[in-house]
Amino acid sequence: MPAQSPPSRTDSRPGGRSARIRAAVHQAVKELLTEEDREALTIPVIAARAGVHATTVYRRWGSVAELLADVATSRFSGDVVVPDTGSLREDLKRYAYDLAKDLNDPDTLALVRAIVGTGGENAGVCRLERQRQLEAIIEREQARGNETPPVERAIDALLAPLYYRAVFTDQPPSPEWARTLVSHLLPD
Amino acid sequence: MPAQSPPSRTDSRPGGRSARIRAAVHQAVKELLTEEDREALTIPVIAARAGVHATTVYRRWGSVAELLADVATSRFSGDVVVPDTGSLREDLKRYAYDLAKDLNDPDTLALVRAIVGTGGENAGVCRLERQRQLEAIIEREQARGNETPPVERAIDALLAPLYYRAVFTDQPPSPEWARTLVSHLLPD
DNA sequence: AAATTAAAGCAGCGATCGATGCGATAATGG
DNA sequence: CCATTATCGCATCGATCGCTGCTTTAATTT
Repeated sequence: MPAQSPPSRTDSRPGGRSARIRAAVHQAVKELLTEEDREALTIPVIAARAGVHATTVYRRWGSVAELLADVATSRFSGDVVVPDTGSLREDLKRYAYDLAKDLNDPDTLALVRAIVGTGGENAGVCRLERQRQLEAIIEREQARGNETPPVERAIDALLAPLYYRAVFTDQPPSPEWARTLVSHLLPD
Repeated sequence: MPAQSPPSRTDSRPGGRSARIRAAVHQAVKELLTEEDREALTIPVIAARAGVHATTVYRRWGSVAELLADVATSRFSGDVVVPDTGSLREDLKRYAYDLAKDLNDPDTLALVRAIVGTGGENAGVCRLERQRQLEAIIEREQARGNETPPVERAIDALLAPLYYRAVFTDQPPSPEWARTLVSHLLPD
């Protein structure tokens, strides 16, 4: 089982010792992901970088994969601000723009790739929150009584190209380019 | 530097010793990728599975990342058959169908994820050949004097959703679904 | 404020990973 | 057919990874 995300109930307030260590370890992982190669991403190395003893990391997370999953969950579960301009087209453009900007951050990109590399379905956490955002935008438009493309099409037309470019090419998606994706999804 | 892909000039014919070892190691990697977790994918383990001594693997490939890149290159550089039915729509449907079928293979999927996990731009080899196929199909249609969507759009509309689903979700793209992507790309 | 409980530090242990020097073996060129 | 060269098998060596009792420190409870 993964780390108990709230470290028991003890010391879970921001600023507590456990929380401070957690933050330091997360930060260390993010740093190492962009610096060293993947081989060097090991528990002792992470612990040393975080100024924490390796034992602590082993006990709380157990493995690099679980630690990565935890980092990714924190990173991608930040209370995302869903744009709400009243216009579906404009909402989607801002959404695509923000997502592209996010995926252009080298730290984020490295994290996504590393998570994918751990194999399982862990990669889901990198996109689930974003997908929910997209669903929210579309469902809101539908609640206004307007026609919209199905969510699936929006995923294929927006989420997929953005993540595809970020992960598989060496030129991450520019925020400006991302906006053009919306034009292809929505009829003029 | 990475392994000298043609192992010198000695022994590079199919059936030679070097070629046999290379095949065995590649096979071992593919097997282990689907069985064990990523931590267990280490040179000694791979060598043991392949019935080869670890030294050989260290000398020829140097690291798991380079070995994975080599395996992926072989896997995705197989002489791919570009469909040529005379109809762009039908060509693209077959192309999408084949690609989806390919990405449904658990071995292939695991390999793609592992390659992405190695960080760099290695992930490119998983899609470059496929992208060239797609370009070929579209350029052939253009050579016939017909209008086509730009290659970029085709990538976003076909390649991206297929790879996105394969890598980030737990339900790989079905070949039948893949064909529907073409309908969204081409005007009816 | 003292007692209790939980988490982090610490030392040290097998296991094994990645690497190296040397001898054996198979594939080429004359 | 023999010599040369390159590649693989083998034994071995540090380095370090992942892990486990035990102690110490910090946080919660009464």
